[in-house]
Formats: sequence, C-alpha cells, structure tokens
Amino acid sequence: MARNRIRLSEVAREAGVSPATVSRAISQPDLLSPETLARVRRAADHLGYRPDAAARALASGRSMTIGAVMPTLDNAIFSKALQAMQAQLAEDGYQLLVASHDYSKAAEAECIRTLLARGIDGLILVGAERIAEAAQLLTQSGLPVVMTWCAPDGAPSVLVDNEHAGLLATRHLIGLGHRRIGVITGATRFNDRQRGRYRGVRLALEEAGLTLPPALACEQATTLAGGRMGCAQLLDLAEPPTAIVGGIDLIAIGCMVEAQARGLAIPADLSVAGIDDLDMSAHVSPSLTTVHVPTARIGTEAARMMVATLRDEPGPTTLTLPVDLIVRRSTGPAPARG
Amino acid sequence: MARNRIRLSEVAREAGVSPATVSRAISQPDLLSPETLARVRRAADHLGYRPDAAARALASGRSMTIGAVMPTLDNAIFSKALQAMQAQLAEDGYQLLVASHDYSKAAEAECIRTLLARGIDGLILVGAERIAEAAQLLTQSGLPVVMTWCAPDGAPSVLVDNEHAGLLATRHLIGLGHRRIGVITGATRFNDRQRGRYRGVRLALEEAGLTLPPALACEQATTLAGGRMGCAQLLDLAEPPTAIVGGIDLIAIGCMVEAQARGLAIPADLSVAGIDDLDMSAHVSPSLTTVHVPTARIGTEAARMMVATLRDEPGPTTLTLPVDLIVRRSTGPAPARG
DNA sequence: TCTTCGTTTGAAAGCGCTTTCATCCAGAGT
DNA sequence: ACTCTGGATGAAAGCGCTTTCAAACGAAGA
Repeated sequence: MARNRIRLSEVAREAGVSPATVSRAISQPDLLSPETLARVRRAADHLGYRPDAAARALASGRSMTIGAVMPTLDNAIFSKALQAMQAQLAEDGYQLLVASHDYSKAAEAECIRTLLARGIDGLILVGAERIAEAAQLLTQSGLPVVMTWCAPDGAPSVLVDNEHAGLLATRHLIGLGHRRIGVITGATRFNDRQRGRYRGVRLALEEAGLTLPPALACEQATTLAGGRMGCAQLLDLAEPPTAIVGGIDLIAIGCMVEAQARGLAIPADLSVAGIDDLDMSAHVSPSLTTVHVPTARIGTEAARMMVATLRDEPGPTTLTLPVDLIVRRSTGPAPARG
Repeated sequence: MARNRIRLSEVAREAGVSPATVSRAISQPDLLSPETLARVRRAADHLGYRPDAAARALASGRSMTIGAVMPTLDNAIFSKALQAMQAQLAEDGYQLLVASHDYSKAAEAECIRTLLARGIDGLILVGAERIAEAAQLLTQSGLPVVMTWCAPDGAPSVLVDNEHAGLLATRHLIGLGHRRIGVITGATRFNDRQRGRYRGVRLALEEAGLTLPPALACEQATTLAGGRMGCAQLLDLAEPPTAIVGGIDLIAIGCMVEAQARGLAIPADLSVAGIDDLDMSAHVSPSLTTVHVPTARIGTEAARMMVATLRDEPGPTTLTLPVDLIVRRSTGPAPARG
C-alpha cells in the first residue's frame, strides 16, 4: 500500500481549519458551513489529497468493502452476476472483494474466513449450503449477509425459484407431447440450485402422472462437455428420451451439440430445454428453449440489499425474482410413436 | 466491518508476553523462540483471535490486497484469468479487489482511482491503453503494476503475442488454399489485444502476397451475436470469403452458427478459425480450429509476478506466453474455384 | 438585557496493530 | 574473570483518520 504523501492534517493546515473539519468535509459535508466546505475542498484539490482507506477503516470501523464468495468465476452466470454486483456497489461507493471456491465446501469456509479477517462490511454468498464451521463463523461475526440464488426461509436473500424453473421447462416439454423425458443436472451434492431445479422437473412429471426412470436422470459437470457426455449417456439407452432438460443452459447446449454430432435433428428427433438463458442461448442453432433467470439482476439486487442493510434502511429482506419460460427452436412436438 | 472482539493485547496478556511478541508471532514467527511461539499460538487459538486487517494495513503500510481492473467479467477469457489469479494470490496470502469498466477508458480511470484510494499493494491491469490521467495516477502512486495480454516493451507484464496468434490462424487458412479471407475483430479502438491480432492477420496475408479488401474486414461486438452479424455481413458480399478469422473464439463460433443457419456446411463451404481456445470451442460442432491462448496461465503468472515483485524477489519482469494453433474441424481446404 | 438553543468548529482520545530502539541474557572469545 | 556478540523480548511511539465532547458564537425568546 503506497503511503500517501498528503495527509489530512496537511489539508487542514492549508485550509486553516482543524483536522476534524477536514474529516467532516469528506464524510459529512452537511455539517459544515458552505464557505468552510469550499475552502477545505479547494485545499484538498490543490494538494491532491487522497484519504487513506486503511486509516479510515480503522478509525471508523467501516471498510466500505463487501466480500463476495462465488462457486466459480469461470461460468457466465456467476461472472455476470458478479459484474452487475460490482457495478451496483461501485455506484454506492463500495468495493468488491472476490473469492471463489470451485464448488468445494472446505474451500468456501476458507474463503469466508479470510474475507472476514480482511475486514469487510458485508458478505454476499451463493446458496445456503455450507459446513458448520463456516455457518458458525458467519453468525458469530454478526456481519450482514445476503444470500443469492438459494436460501433458507427468512434469511436475507435474493432468490430465484429454481424449482419453478425446472417445473416450467418440463411442463413445456410435456405439453408438447413428450412422455419420455431425460434430465441432466450438475452435481447436486453441494449445489442447492441444481437440486431445486431437479425437484421441479420431478414435480412436473408427477403432475402429469409420469415417472422418471433412474436411467433418464444423470449428473454431469456444469459445462458444455458435461452436457455432451450426459446426452451421449441418455441417447445410448435402449429407450432414449425424446426430450432432455438441462440443469443449466451450458449442459443443454452440450446436449444439442452431441445430438447433432450423432446426426439427430433438433427438435425433430430430440427436444432440448435449458435453464438460465445465457446470452449465447439465443444464438446457438437451433436457438435454445430455456427458462430465463435474471442473473445480472440477482447481482444488482443483492448489492442493493446489502447497501440498504448497511445504511439501516428499512425494506424487504428477501426478494424472489421471477423466472420465465422462453420458447425458442430447440423444442418441438414429440416424434410420433414408432 | 465487524469489530473483532479479541484484540492482540488480550492474546498477549493470555500468553504472558508483550503485544510486540504476539505481533511477531503472526508476521515473523522466525524471530521467536519455539516455546514462546507455541505459547502465543495456543493463546490465540484459545481466544479465537483474528487480526484486524485495517489496523495491520495502517500500521504496516501493506494491505495484502491486490487490485485487478478488467474490461469485463462477463467474458470467459477474463473471468477465467481472474479465477486463476485469485487462486494464486490466495495461496500467497493476498486478496483480490476487482473492478471492471466495460471497455470504457473513463470508467477504467475511475476504477484505478478508487482502487488506489482503497489502499492496495499492487495493481494488475489488462492491456496498456489508457487515458493520460490514469497513466499519471499510476506512475505517481509508485505502485507495482503488472499488465496482462498487452504492454509496452519493458513494462512488467505477462503477455501473449496477439499478433502471432492472428498470424498463425491466417497462415493456416492460407496453407489450406484460401485466398479470400475475411476477418471479424472486436472493436479495436480501446483494445490493443484485438488490434494486435488484426495486425497478425494482415501480416500473414502480406506474407502470402494477398490483400485484405476493406469489405472483408469488419469490427463487431466480442460476442456470439457479434460474430453472427459480422458473418452475415461478409456472406452477403458479392464475393464472400471462403474463410473467416474471428478475433476471438466467441466471434468465430457466432460465424459458424450464422453460416450453418444459412445452410452452409463448415468447413466444406466456409472455413472458420478463432483465437483464444475457449473451453467450449472444442465442443461446438464442428469443433473450432483456433489459436490457444493460455488464459488461465496469464492470471496465474500475473499473480506470481506481482507477489514476487512485492517480495523484492529477483526474476524476469516480463513474460511472454506461447500461443499455439489448434487445428480442429472447422477449417478445411478452400472450395475448388467455381 | 439575559438566558437558551442550535449551529459550526476545535481538541484530543483513540481505532488495533507494527516497528524501531533498547534491554537483557547466555554463551563465545581472550 | 571480563568483554563482546547475537538472539529473544519489551516499551513506546506512531500509522492517518474518526468521533465524542466541549467551546464559541449568533440568533431567538423572555
């Protein structure tokens, strides 16, 4: 950390006021008379004064820094949310300290620990599943926390109804006449988002009186390659599905790639639906039917909620964002019975 | 920032030593006798002591925080580099403070300013183009800076030879007999990476005695949609190219999508090559011929270089990572003359 | 005119840690 | 036996800012 050359006290001297006044000029300008304020400002500009963040943090107990712990940045949905979060926080004068754990619970706990030690004013998390140690750290720190995507009832959070998303995608396929529907999700073990979506799929099937044979459900990495592998697995079955739901768009797109590589036409031979609505999903060929999840908004709203909490502004402490089915070209009527 | 309950002085009392000793136990354990060290550690563990980052930063002048300014996080190449950077920094006990500017020079300057004010120990940047104000801020701050992807000669940096990447992709197409080669880059105005790649393309064409008619070069957003639009533009020409180089994979993939949507076969009717080698590029259909850019390694190495600099370790101050042509299925021999 | 109040400013005490500098002591050297 | 050396520890002075608390002042009320 570069020692700033100019200190607050020097600005005070230059402006002919006390250090306290300069401090107030920075953080509570209303308290000063317009003339004094102007004089201080002029002096500060003149000297090129920049307050020292560490000193402010130490003296005030606030660091103006929010921590965010994400599963990974290497996935459009999280990096997009992070991008939006950062933009919103910057607008309110906060900075974002980022950590990612690559879907490891232990690593997540470590992230939380270091972020906590680093002196943050609030913490934004993804999902609500974590080891006891991490949860305990959080509660005993008393730090404001906002969870995203998933959270237990009542916890401050910005959510999407993952179950509903799975439900919408599956209902759509059922409505098109599909009866044999496969599902490929990401690992559900440390991922309540994927679990919720999977539940939604099952729910829709049950509603329609259909069953999900175990062979038609598989877990894969949440990547395009994972989607390809999962699709290959399902298509190799003696009775392959006529439609597949991907737990995230990346998987669904992988499915399409694999199916097309095998000479299948989409949606004539196989319908594919995803969940997320990535930017690219509208542009792949055929365009992907999916459930839109307002990823960027999750970031924005989480940031807003965090700032509101820190400012003691009243307001809703949980927010559920809507998900919508976007019907595109990758889904169509079930093929006639052979 | 949650006020930590336990202070260093309390640990000192518990351990029966002076605060100075506890401080040394944390940051310079070698200075202490093994017994004292153990005693202090025990006391600290027992009380659940966590040092206050702001106080350490203020007293020591080091914040153990590195800032990174990226164009956007909403692009796999940057988020991947960031992910790697973060992982490496975490290993060395540093934290990452992230900001992004969405390809705006003014916003970038603002990012640099706030990051500087936030008290960071070093700054990692992408590219070397920025407004004078930002450049001046950097030099007068005297902060260690590492640039990535692009940088002027001699500046501490982790680079890739963007020009060479463009060259490799284009030579490959020329080698396949293509003579009418189109190129779609991202905006080159505030993007020295894309400019370098474009230069490489021109260079390869010149080498082969070919020209690049202005109509065959276009700039588009660095997205899949941008690639589609650019491809449409080139294919609508009276004399469309037989091969297209995309400034980044995302554009190249967009090209393929557009061409396929128009009923063209790849590579029979049109060859497409990209630069980056995204994860997905191996999995799209047909798989994309591209130039591999070690994105994650850029992040890792930049982090390493930063830490080495901060520790005053000797070592190379610029590092150029190799790029390699990866031939896949999206490129093939030029169609026979009609 | 005298009190009361609100507004604006200053004095000074920290915030929790790091870091000289000084001290102490044991063993090495003579 | 006596100085010298180096390692281990402590005392204390900040790091640059915020924030009570109190003072000073002019205006308003009695």
